Amino acid sequence: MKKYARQSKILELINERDIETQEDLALALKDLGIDVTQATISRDIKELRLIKVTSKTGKYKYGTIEESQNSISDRLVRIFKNSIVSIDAAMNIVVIRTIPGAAQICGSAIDSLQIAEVGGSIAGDDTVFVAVRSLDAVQDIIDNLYGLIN
Amino acid sequence: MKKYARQSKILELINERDIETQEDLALALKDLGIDVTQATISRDIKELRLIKVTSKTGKYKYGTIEESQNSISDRLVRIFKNSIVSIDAAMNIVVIRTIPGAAQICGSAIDSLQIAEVGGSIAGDDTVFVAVRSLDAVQDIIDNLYGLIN
DNA sequence: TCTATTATTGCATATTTATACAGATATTTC
DNA sequence: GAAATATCTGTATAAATATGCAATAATAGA
Repeated sequence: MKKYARQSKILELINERDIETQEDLALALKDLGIDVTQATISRDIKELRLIKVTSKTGKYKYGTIEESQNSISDRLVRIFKNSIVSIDAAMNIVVIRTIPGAAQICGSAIDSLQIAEVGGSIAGDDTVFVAVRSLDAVQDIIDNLYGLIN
Repeated sequence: MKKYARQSKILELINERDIETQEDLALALKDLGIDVTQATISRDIKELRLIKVTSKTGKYKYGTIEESQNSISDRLVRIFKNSIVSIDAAMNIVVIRTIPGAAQICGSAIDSLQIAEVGGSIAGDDTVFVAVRSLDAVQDIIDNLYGLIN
């Protein structure tokens, strides 16, 4: 039973270098004396729950969910960058205008930031209201959001 | 420019139901009045960094890295289940025997558990030594590991 | 040990996904 | 506004991945 030894090697390989395809992985394994087909690797990848992620170069590569963690905020930033039209305030409400249809996702992005001073948010189609706990914190939060964009 | 509204919808869709393929996603979007081809969705998925994960039913589905977080420990458990042969102790060292070649991965799995009483671990080919800070904690840790397996 | 059951894998291929290219839209610059 | 530049998308297809099936190997039970 050498399946698990192989899967262990697979994990090592994808950690130490960029593996773009299952075919590549098969070749790398062959170098280590492990000879299997792409089909088997497809099954291994399913079992190991490996995922295809974009590497720094924009290419796809295989990785684990763990190591992809840090790219989460990346995604939020991208969402903001791409959809926020303006950020403003009315008393303790931060008003964010987005391109049409993107308010919901911006809202949940803000929620996921878990900012202490944010009480909650509500999103329509192209507008998000963010309720801030104190007037003092409003400008900070706005600065923060702008910071993400730039 | 409705790309981001569409991407926002995509995120909603994959959160509320299991979407198995990009083709499926295209159909679901069409129901919402958004008409795009699989090619565009492939690009959206790359931009949103969505991943293909196995759903409860064993099928593939699209998801976000965030929501897949909880499946991490899952993977570790699977690794243990699949590769641990025995767990024993010698003084303050927990000795784990694994199937050949799997010790490295078991070692890093244990490291990733971040157990306070574990000082560190070292792995050969089929054996892992886990250094425990106190004799008192040894049995706890062993129980813990067995707990994972059963 | 022999047989039955289950797990693993390759082969062939269907299915799914990514992308080169070109045309269409939008954005910026002058 | 026109030209230049960049962004977005569909088409067609190449590339990559998943899987039904059959063969083989491992495991369990009598």
